Parts: sequence; C-alpha cells; structure tokens
Amino acid sequence: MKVNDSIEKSDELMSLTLRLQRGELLAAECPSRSVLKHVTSQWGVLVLMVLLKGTSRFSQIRKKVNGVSEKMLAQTLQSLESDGFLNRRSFPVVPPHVEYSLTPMGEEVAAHISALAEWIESNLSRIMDARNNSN
Amino acid sequence: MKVNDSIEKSDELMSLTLRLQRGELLAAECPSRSVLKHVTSQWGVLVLMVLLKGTSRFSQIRKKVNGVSEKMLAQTLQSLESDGFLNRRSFPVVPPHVEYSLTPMGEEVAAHISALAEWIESNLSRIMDARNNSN
DNA sequence: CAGTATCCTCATTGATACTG
DNA sequence: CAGTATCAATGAGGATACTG
Repeated sequence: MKVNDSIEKSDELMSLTLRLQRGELLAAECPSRSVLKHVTSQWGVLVLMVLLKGTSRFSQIRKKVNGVSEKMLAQTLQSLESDGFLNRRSFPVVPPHVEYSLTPMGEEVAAHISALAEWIESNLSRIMDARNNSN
Repeated sequence: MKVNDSIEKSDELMSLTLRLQRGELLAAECPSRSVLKHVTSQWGVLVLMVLLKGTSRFSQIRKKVNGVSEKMLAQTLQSLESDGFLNRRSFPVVPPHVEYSLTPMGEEVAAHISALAEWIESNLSRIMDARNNSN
C-alpha cells in the first residue's frame, strides 16, 4: 500500500489514511460508531451476556439484568435487533409471549463482550488495588 | 441443577444465586459496572485503541480520536488512569508536556476492546445488510 | 405478558472562555 | 500545551399509566 506515503501530509489526508488503514472507527461519521454504542451501552452489554446463555423472554431478561427499566430494556432490545444481533420471536397467544435469542452474528459480538466482562470480573481486585481516587 | 429450585423464590435469593454463579456484573451494586462503564464508554474505547498503538500526548490523542472535546478527553483519561489502565507522565517544562501510555493491565483490556472494535469494523457490511430500520 | 405513551428529572456532553 | 471552570443544551433514564 502506498498509503504510508501520505502520512506526512495534511490532517485531512492523515485522517483519510487512518480510515483506509484501520477502518473508520476513529472517524466521527462512521456507522461503526453507532453499532459500537449499541453493543457497549450499559444495558446492551448485559443483555448480550444474558442471551449468550440461551433464549429468554422479555421479563426473564428484565429479572436477570438487575436494575434495567422496561423502557430501557425495550429500547436496548430494539437497537440490538435492528443491528441484526438478535431474533425476536413473537407467539400470537394471549397473554403475549415473546422470545429473544442471539443470531449467529449476535453470538460473535456477545462472545467478545463476554470475554471483556469476564476479564474485568476476574481482575476486579487488581483494579481496585490500583485505584487511587474517586469515581 | 438445583439453581432452578430457588427460581420460584424471592428476588433477593434470585439475584444472590446469580451473583454466586456468574460473578456480579448483573448485580446493580457491583463495582465491576463502573469499570465496565469506563472502558466501554464512547471515548474510553477509542482512547484505549489509540494508546494500544503507543504512547501519545494529550493533543495527539485529541486529533486521532475524531470528535472528542477537551473536556471529555480529560475526563476519560482521568477515569482510565484512576482505574489503573494508564500512566500519565507529566514533564515539568513550559509549555506543558504530558504523555499517556497503557499500563500492563491497560494493555489487557485494550486488547479485548480492540478485538471487539475490529470485529465490528470487519463485519460492518454484514451488519448494515441485516439492518432493517432506524438507529 | 410485553410492550407503548407521556411526562419529568438529572447526568452527560458540548461550547466557550480562561490559566499555569 | 494541557488542562480547568462555567454555563447551556441534549438526551439518557425513571415513574407512571395505559393497551393488545
């Protein structure tokens, strides 16, 4: 790639270079950013982790994800569904019955998220040790 | 699994069960949640990715992470530093010179974050294909 | 049960100005 | 250069009520 030739040039060229080299995440306009926001959102992470263990219904998820409101859960599920990370199966019975499960793509992201989460959990003591001040 | 035996019981028992089984992330009060919030925050992710490539100065990071404000960058750097994920080296010169780099622990989280980000970037077209509606 | 609709609050973020 | 301080705006999120 001759991309490196332009590395000394203007900021515009620089950011273009970055975009070509390493994807567009660092560029503000990139659609990756919204996907990233969905999966790394507070509730997105936890929902993905729950669904990685298997299909679950709305209120089951709500019980497992401690602290999420109906509204936020619905919103989170919609984002993740529209990104193609999960399937929503609605059974036309009364009372309503809706099941959520990961798509193959969903399982791949969830695996990454889960690896990250598990790293944090098992390193929590190391982290708390290192902590100086607030937050 | 005798876990299911308690599934009919109180919410308190339920969340206790979850905590014992799979760590505390799903419990609202867990300190893991704040760490997770820091590293998965919009700017946290991008800063970690930049620093994974090497030590960088404040304004260098600001240039690379497209769209971040001074305030948000400073705040992000502080959270990550106080979690022990990065080192701040300040040189007592004028004008000021401050370098940020990852700690060994920081490199570990950043590796996870980066893996996730790269997955998203390389699967973007698959994701955009799957997308039905808004967001 | 699985949501939607509405209203409301407070935290996050951004813009701007200032400083060691 | 590397921030801090201040203020204003946006949006995340919660509480409540209602519905198919």
